[in-house]
Amino acid sequence: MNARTNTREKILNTAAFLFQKNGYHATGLNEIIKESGTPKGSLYYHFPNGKEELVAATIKLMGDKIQHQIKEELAKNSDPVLAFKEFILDLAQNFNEKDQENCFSIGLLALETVPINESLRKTCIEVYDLWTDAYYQKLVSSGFSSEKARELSLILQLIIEGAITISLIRNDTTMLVAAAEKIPVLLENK
Amino acid sequence: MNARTNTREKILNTAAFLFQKNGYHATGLNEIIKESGTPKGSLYYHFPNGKEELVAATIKLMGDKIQHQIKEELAKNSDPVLAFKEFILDLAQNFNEKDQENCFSIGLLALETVPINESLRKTCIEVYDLWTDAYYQKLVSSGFSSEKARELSLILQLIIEGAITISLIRNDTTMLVAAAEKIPVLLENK
DNA sequence: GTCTATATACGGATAGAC
DNA sequence: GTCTATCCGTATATAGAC
Repeated sequence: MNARTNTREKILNTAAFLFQKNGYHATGLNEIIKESGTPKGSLYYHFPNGKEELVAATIKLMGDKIQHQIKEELAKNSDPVLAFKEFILDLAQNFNEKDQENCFSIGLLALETVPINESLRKTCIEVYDLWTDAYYQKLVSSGFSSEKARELSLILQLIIEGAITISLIRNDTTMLVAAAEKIPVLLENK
Repeated sequence: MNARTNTREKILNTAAFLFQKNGYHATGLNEIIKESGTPKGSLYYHFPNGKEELVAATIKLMGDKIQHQIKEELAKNSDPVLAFKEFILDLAQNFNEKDQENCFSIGLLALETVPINESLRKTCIEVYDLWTDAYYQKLVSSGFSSEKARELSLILQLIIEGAITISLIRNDTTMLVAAAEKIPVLLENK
């Protein structure tokens, strides 16, 4: 790993953490360079188009990372009901550990970027599709029909998004737990 | 209606529109005074604590207004399944009419204010509780047990929040329609 | 109560030395 | 590739006339 990669990664990781925590507008480039210990010149060397290019890269990074974690978590149980239930309860558990790892939502970033940049909006949609696809594949491989799996993956997406959003606002995991307990009812017809 | 009320209301309505559309950080006070046609001095006369006081007032205003609309919409059908289904489909319809009235979410504002101000976070929670309570009352008056109604009102809250969030990001109403179609399954046991 | 002019700080971005 | 100094615009907030 050369110096180039190192600096770029450092900027990217710091940016991902700050953007997901405080949002796009509330996170200044000055904060990112201060926190990551990299000078502003390096940031503009690696991301010539500045803040928008940086946030697009972090959204993609978080999207891939989270998709990987989703697949990993869902693979732990062959039974889909159990798999999704445990997955959501796992989100709830992660929620209490306030470290860099609990970035399971790009909701704030996505809502902020919708009104300012069409290309960023598209990037966010691609990320959501990535996650929905992971749900879809788990459902299909568990015996759900393609049609049913498509419909349910959307429902799972919106329930998880809603539960995380409200959990963040309330700063408790009640909603995530409530969502987990509704999984059996939602998946009852294959 | 005296001049005082008039100016204050004008600022408040403009602020509510811009805040809900673009978010807290992306909305400048200069934009609000320009759009509303009121000078900056008046804004600081009516809201001495500036932007934070203004956004708190708009969140409360939107919260009350939306609660009123929720109750009105749910009252149209005595059958709870039909009532909630129609309510969500109505949200979907409103969604396409891009006017000041389609402010049915404070999600962006809430997520943005969580990391900056504890008191604003509390205000947002009160608003969500207001809405959840409207769902709860409809369920109870439809024959659901108090316990069941409490649980279901949370689920309805998170489904609606999730569906609106993703609809905003995708700029289509697929998720709202999908949510509406899941209402019968969710409410099947009283 | 209303309005304008201004203070002050910080934002993103750039130039150019090394 | 790395780093510093600096530009310029805009942000919130305030002072003080009317």
